Amino acid sequence: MSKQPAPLVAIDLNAATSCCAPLTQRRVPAQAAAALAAAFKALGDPVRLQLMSMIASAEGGEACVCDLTPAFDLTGPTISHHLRTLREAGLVDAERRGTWVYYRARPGVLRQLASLLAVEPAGS
Amino acid sequence: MSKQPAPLVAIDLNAATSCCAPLTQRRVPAQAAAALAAAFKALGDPVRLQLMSMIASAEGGEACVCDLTPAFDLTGPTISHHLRTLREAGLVDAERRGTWVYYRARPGVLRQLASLLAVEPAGS
DNA sequence: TCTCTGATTTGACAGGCGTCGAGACAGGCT
DNA sequence: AGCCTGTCTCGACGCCTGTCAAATCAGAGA
Repeated sequence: MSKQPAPLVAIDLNAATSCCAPLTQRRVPAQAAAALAAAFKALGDPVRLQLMSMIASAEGGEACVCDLTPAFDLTGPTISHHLRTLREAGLVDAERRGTWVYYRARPGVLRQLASLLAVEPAGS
Repeated sequence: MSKQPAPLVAIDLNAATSCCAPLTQRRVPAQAAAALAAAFKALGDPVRLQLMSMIASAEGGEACVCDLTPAFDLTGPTISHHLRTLREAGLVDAERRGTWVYYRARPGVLRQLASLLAVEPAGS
């Protein structure tokens, strides 16, 4: 990237501050819904979901693009495009070290999404 | 619906049986990723996320379309389309009672998605 | 039976998205 | 400098998707 290693588009997940209330307990406000839906949308593709999983479960918590790309029957630009989508959704961070670029998961957002989907085991 | 009250398309979430392993722990297999991504995709729209939340948090665990529709600046057919998407993703169930149709959340799928996104609080 | 209301389906349109090839950029090596 | 490898950007191509208006279906009631 020619600008910064930070997320290109700052998804306003702060607008979703009250997000941690589970779906099943309180109606999600429109503004929070927009931010949260963007994150779910990023996960709503099989390739991106696998990429996210490979990055998050990688040793050291980070994965090199050079390891990610050969795991799919897709071209480099396509993988790069999906990684950018994940980055713009705030789900991962990218860092260039020498020749290679490493991606790392952002656990905070994952936690927000998980708690949003939380279902209390029993009734009410 | 003119067929059954059951989900129109049987999303193979059983292929995601091993899904409950968090993203951060094990790489999601391609087959499971396809099923799970379909569910995330359904949540990846602000309107559907709000619908899902309104249904899941409704009193009695169900919501009438007649209560859902006026909450948005959208036409009836559009809301109906989004509800169908949620239904086909296995996230909600629909039941007609007299004139009105009621939607109800399926907690099982929500739980699967939540556990997939779970992040262990500390390191390993 | 006829009509009315609620909900869905159908058909159509614009915009978004996944994919690729070609080209550009970044860094390391000789 | 020049080249090579890894990664990203750009432009283009279909397909998918969100939206609406119009038509249709499902029940309830007169």
